[in-house]
Amino acid sequence: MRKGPITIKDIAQKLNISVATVSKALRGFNDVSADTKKAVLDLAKKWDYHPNAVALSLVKSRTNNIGIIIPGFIIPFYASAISGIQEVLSNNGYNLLICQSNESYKDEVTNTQAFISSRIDGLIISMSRETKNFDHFRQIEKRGIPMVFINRACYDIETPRVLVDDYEGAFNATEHLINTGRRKIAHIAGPPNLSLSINRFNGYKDALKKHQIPFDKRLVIECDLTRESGYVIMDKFLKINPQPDAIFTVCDAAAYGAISRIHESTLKIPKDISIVGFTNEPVSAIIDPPLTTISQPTFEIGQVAARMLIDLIKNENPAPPYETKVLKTNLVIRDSG
Amino acid sequence: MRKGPITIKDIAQKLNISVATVSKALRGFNDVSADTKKAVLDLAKKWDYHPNAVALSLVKSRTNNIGIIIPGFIIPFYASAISGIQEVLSNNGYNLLICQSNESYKDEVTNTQAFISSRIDGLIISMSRETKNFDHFRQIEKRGIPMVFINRACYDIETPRVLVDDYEGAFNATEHLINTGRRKIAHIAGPPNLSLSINRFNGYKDALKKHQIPFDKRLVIECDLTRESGYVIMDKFLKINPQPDAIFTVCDAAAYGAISRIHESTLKIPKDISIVGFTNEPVSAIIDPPLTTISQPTFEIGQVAARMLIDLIKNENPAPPYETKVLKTNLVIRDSG
DNA sequence: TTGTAAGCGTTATCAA
DNA sequence: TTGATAACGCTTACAA
Repeated sequence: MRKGPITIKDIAQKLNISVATVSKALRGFNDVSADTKKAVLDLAKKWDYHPNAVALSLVKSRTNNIGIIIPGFIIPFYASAISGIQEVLSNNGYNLLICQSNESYKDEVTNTQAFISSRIDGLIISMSRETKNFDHFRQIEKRGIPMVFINRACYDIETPRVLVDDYEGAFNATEHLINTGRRKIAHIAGPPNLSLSINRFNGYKDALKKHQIPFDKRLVIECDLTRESGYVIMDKFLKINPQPDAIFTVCDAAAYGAISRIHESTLKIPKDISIVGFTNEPVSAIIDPPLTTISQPTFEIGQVAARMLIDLIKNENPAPPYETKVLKTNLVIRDSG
Repeated sequence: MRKGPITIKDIAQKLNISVATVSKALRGFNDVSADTKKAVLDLAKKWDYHPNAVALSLVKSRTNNIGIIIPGFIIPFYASAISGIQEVLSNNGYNLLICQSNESYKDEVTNTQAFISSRIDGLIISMSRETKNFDHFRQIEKRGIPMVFINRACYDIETPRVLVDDYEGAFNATEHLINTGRRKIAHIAGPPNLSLSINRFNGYKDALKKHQIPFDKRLVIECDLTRESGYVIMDKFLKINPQPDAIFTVCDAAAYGAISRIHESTLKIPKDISIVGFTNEPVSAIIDPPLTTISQPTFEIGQVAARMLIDLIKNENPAPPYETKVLKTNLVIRDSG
């Protein structure tokens, strides 16, 4: 009885030929006789031979594995982005080693180290919301492992990025609220170490400025991107006098939380208070009330990042400066504002 | 200049010792002098040495990679289950090779083949909704690769499974509708090749029987588990005369679609028609109206499956019969019925 | 305590 | 057209 999977050695032995010949036959080289080739192929099929990718990786110094680190699988943005990534990478013969950081810097570092040992051919990553130290990214960089950031990028290192126009999206969202007559517009902001938080905050501020609405810092509170924090912050906003008449949130999840809190108050959406989110998660259309939000091309972000990564891998010696792709957002008007 | 990553050979050369000694020093063996060990460790750290997991895999015939195949990342059930899987597997030193089948049998087979070549140590899988041929699972089985099914299991092969009590959940859901006075209860069923569809359908039927409500086959239509199909089927139900006064759906997504269709009619939920889903996705609480549904311990399902898989891997020669773990569901009553 | 060498499954170079 | 053989980076008897 055999111990492990069939190897070319097994086939060579059975056929009384050398492993070199088997290897060539299997890969369809033309310097092997038709008879030999047929014999090898038939036996390989009969024995359900599958080449050992591990051995191949060792020889080629290339694993065809791509590492992905995202904050969390349950965040719809990333579920969709990964789908886009896989579509492109699978079609190009890559496997995906995926892990989530759970928004933990420590986990992110651990994952990075594991990927380095795994000898991934490339990395697509979106930082955890608490990442402020970037040494682990520099490790990747020094090793020459191609790396693409999506959505939450690191600006301390020179690297390709795929983002959306956060500033413009936030500007449009805020201006939409202004155009519908709102004047006391609050902002549930994101963690300040993420550039998307800053950009969305700036878009919000500049829209106010353009329409000569004074900026009131009491109307901006940072959340941690969760529904729960949206709820808690909305509670604080309701205690301000006079209350805001509109909320722009850094993400849909925070908007859901804020809406829950408003439902518990006497205020009606959008009669008394409007709310606009960011991302356009699949469910934002069916919540109560359907959420006005900024849609992001999540699937496309994944596709674009994957294609950039493949280019980087194929192109030997990819050198900075790298490209930052900025995709467009789109205001989706529903009932909430 | 170096070409690839640092190897033990590089360290051995620099220190004028053998690779065997370096290897032992690195792994903290006690048959190496303190001085040598320190020198090796220091240099390894200085050079940011990371062992080549590929080479290790080849030697050990073990990759520490686990394959996961799920129907889709965007299905909240799987996002949560994967989180549970990763929690357990990461803590045990495994990496996750994840791919989605996109509900395609063909993709599922392709993924399986890729995993076989990758020499994964184990597989956790949930079948695509169109899988009716199980030869690819038999391939895995024959190779002795430990495999655990979650949620959508294959009953044609002897294998461990982690499921929820679909029958009981469906029974409780239906009985709840009966207890609230409903009598004309329709069922949006799942694809019949998935055992969960059959079990949930049987739970529905038996609840009717228990309460002497005649089964009407016009009130059962199969969906493909998407929101869209829920919408289309609800449309058909509305054309039946008299209309059903309640709907039990095989999954939350189908319920969302049905609700959208009802919103477009003159019927009010739950006054005119009740609806109960299955899974308790995170958003089911915040849609309009909040959905009564059967909650599944999705994260726990992942954890349990991962632990079973590890047991299988550790335990040489795991032999059938394998365990099928059935977790409990829970009726979550909200406003929809 | 250290080193030599075989082996893991494959590819690739060079001879035969 | 085929076959030895070194190499990929590491572990592990076994020898020194």
